[in-house]
Amino acid sequence: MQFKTLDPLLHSQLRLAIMSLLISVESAEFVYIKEQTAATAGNLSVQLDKLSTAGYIKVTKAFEGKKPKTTCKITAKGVNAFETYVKDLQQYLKP
Amino acid sequence: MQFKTLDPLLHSQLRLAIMSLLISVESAEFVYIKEQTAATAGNLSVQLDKLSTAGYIKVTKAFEGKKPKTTCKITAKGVNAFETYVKDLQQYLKP
DNA sequence: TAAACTAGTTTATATTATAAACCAAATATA
DNA sequence: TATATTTGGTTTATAATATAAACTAGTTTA
Repeated sequence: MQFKTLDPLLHSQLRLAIMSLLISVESAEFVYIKEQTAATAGNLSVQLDKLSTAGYIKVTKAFEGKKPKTTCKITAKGVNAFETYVKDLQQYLKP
Repeated sequence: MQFKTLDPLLHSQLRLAIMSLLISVESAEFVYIKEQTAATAGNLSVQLDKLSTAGYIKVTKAFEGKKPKTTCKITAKGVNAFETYVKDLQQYLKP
């Protein structure tokens, strides 16, 4: 087969957008990611969980004053997975 | 939102592989696509139908001697959709 | 003539994505 | 000061999707 299997965790529009955001910043908050991706809170929550479970991102829950604040940060594993995904995908894009 | 919606018809590994193949050849037969993509016949049949219904490819059924022969060819609409998809996707890949 | 192969299609199932419904606390409003 | 609304999420139900298994129809081979 000439086509490599694409990491199914990354081959999802919302999760890819999340990773795309996180790869270029130190960290990002739930609310910011929600705004940037235009995702619903529920959907975002689920997808962050999946990325977190896979070890692609680290999610930290804290309080800012009295408000909860969820911060996300890409991990080394996540950076790696993202780069591999992009490389694998190139095969499909320029035949 | 900074992220464009990716054409869901193309944001699927198998269908993207099919389109990637078809964009660089005049036409291709069912069996050849099946080999190149390592898809099962059933899955391939379903995905070709979807691409065909969307007008992204044209599927022609004929006989070669006594054997059925299904030939697929990308359409102008398909080429366009593929190019748009690739362009939209770039946004996610190089942040 | 029966078994196995070719070239598919149809259908059932598993997976995934997504939004709707929900929750707890804080803040605004009447 | 009740009560409504907003904020920042999570949980759960449902819709959509991908995929393989089962099937069909005809052909070749043993």
